[in-house]
Amino acid sequence: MAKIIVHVDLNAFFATAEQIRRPDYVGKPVIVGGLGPRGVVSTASYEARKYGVHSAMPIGEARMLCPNGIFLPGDYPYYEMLSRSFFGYLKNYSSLVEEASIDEGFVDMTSLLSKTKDPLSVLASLQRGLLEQIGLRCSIGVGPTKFLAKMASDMKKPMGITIIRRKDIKKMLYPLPIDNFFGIGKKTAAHLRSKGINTIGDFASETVNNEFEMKKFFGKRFDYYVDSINGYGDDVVNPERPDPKSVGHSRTFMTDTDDFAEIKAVIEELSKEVGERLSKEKKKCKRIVVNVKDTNFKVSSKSINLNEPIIESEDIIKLAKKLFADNYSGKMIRLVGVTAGNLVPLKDRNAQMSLFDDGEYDEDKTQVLVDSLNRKANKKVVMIASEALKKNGY
DNA sequence: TCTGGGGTCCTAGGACCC
DNA sequence: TCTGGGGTCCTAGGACCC
Repeated sequence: MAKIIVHVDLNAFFATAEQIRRPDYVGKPVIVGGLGPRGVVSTASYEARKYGVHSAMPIGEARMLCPNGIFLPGDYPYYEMLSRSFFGYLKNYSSLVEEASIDEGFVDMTSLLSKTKDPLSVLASLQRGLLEQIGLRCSIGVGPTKFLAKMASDMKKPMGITIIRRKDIKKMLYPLPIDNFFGIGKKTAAHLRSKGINTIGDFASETVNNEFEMKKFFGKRFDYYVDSINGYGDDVVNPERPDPKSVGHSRTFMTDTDDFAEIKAVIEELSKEVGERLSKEKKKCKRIVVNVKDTNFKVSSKSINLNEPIIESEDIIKLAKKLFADNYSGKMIRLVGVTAGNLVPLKDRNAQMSLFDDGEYDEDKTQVLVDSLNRKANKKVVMIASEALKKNGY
């Protein structure tokens, strides 16, 4: 039996979030993004889109197109709070809710919708309720797999409801341009177009008629594409929020720079933020990566794996600075970034076990245990404090 | 008008080991 | 004399998504 997977995609989420707390912004062109000289648009309200403003557009261009727009810097803690309400709301319809990103989720509604005579009206009331209770608009897509649900929610925006059954694939997806295929981006689309593959239908027949070549070119991705296009892809909605695999921060300089001292100061700041993120996530890292983007937007990276996991900002700073200094060409750069990878749980195995193992008293182990308990206690206080701040702030 | 910042996953070559 | 085959780890780069 095919599942009924629902993809719920918030429309212009950040812009709508701003309109929720500022009713005087409703109906106006709201543009959320980086406001500096090198910022880009993160989200534009539908009013702003009428002027041609869209995501990833340089903010300067957006100002030209929409001089009367309301330009806002973005408030991620607030968006995250609204996002939590959104996912909480979805859980009214199924316990199987997967957070695909801050503004979209998959819901396995097989059990509810297969018993309903009129699934469309259930979805319409989900959509209406979200708007009435939280103020958020969404597009809803339904299909037997996550891929089809995702493609469906993309077809009618804002406030659309679209269903793609397996038997609808040819009719509904084949005519779409290849660029609309979720998982095929700009580069691959350009490559495919250069071979005369312009639509999803062209692509589907190519996977059959030219299987060998396609397999060679796409490698592992080929199977994902074939499954997706035939309606047999991933249909497992995972309600567990996955552990992060890396945490990183990067910064674009106001103007390109080759000032070694300036760059090192920024690396220090970024490293500190990474260290703070690690302790918030209760992780240590066994890998540090330093990224550099040059004036031509070419990105390069230097990284090192560590035998012993680290978490202290001081350690991250030292390694990041060294990675940069050892490889810096002296040329102007646009961006620098620091990322911690190969994350492992903060819990110290030895410290955890030392209370219960062979019973011998070991001063070192005991100290490690005490330290780890102290750290935990501190963290709890910090967490309680930040919750209280949040409550007062909003 | 001049291109952000946060991530995930995959590939490929070389090192190293058995 | 002249050069295996498999497996895993490390590193760099790239595509993609929101």
